[in-house]
Amino acid sequence: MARTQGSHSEITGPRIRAAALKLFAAHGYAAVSMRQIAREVGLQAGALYNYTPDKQDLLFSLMKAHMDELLSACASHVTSGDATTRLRNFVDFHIQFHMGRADEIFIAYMELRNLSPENFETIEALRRAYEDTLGAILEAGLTEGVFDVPDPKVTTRALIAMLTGITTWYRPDGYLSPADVSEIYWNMTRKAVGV
Amino acid sequence: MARTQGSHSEITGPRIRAAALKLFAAHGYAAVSMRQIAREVGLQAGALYNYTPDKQDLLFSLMKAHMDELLSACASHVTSGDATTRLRNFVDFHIQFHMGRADEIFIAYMELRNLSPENFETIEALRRAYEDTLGAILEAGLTEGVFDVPDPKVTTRALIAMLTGITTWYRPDGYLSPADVSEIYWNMTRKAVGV
DNA sequence: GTCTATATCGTGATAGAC
DNA sequence: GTCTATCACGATATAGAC
Repeated sequence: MARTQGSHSEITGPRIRAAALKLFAAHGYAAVSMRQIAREVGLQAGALYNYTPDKQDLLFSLMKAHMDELLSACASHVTSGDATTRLRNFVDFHIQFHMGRADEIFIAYMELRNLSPENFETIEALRRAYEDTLGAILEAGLTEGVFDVPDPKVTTRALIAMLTGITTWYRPDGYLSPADVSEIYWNMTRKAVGV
Repeated sequence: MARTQGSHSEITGPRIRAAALKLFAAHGYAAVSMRQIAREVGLQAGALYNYTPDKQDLLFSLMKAHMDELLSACASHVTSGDATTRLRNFVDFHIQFHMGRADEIFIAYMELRNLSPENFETIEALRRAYEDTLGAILEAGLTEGVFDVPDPKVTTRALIAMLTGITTWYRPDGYLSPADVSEIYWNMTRKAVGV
């Protein structure tokens, strides 16, 4: 029954990823060393390479996992209904998803330039796909004649920037509940698109 | 008439700052070496230390200069009038100012975590002062009874995030003129605050 | 004011013992 | 799977010649 000493592969991998996520978000990818990550997990630096081919891949796999989760969660929360309903669902989803993932969001937006060109293209395509989800809702609202939006592409980017901004100030112990925040941002969004 | 060989103090300082700005924005503070900056200017690394005590101070002075310029330019563009007029002026100013300074903005938002604690406090105070400029306009509009804004603090942050978002996509050679962009964002802002 | 040379240290990654 | 030891390199910053 005794395990081989130091053999913890099932939990060491996730712990390394969690440590990298936390440190990258706090200090930036370039400023964090493999030795720091190893120390956080309680390993020597060399042992990390049993779990990742290199530092770049560690960053990429964190961002890729985040984007995949974002897109699949969005698809299941923002499904059917008229444009106004789907817009409301998108806003609620975006805020709820981003509130609990400050580190992931920070990395997804700040570390794009530290990805290799191929990795950047992969992540950027996923980011565009997410943007297009909102873009399609705005286009649908225009077709239905219920939105007043002069430029759907610009509006999409403006709304996403506004909504994502919560990550820079929202704290769970503040005076606003998640529902309060959702309500405020939904009202701004609703009015901005002319509903 | 002949200058001492290699003596260019009046122009070398600004060139170093310009090179650092460009490189920090492109690759991030932590990822840029003093050697890279020196090479960009055509110097050896050691010569940089005639102009800055260290790398940290180079970053800080760039951010400080940017924030000082932002605040003084804002103060001179957004002066008097009713709340709606001042809001319009703020939006126009913010967009115009941010459009031409992609590198500065990028650094101001991305490199806060690479500042020493004291330097961070200085920059953060200036950022709050800028935020308060918009906050005061929203409060004034509430007092005048012309804005419909449930939470001025949250609305301030939401609007600034939305407006600052232009730096991530606007390109001068795109299909929109600066005036077009201002118009779109002003309309969204105006409607969002209920004017 | 800029250069060359250097001190000191930390980096990512690998090899081989256990 | 983790360790120790190490390689090859690049980092910031300084010293002293010119």
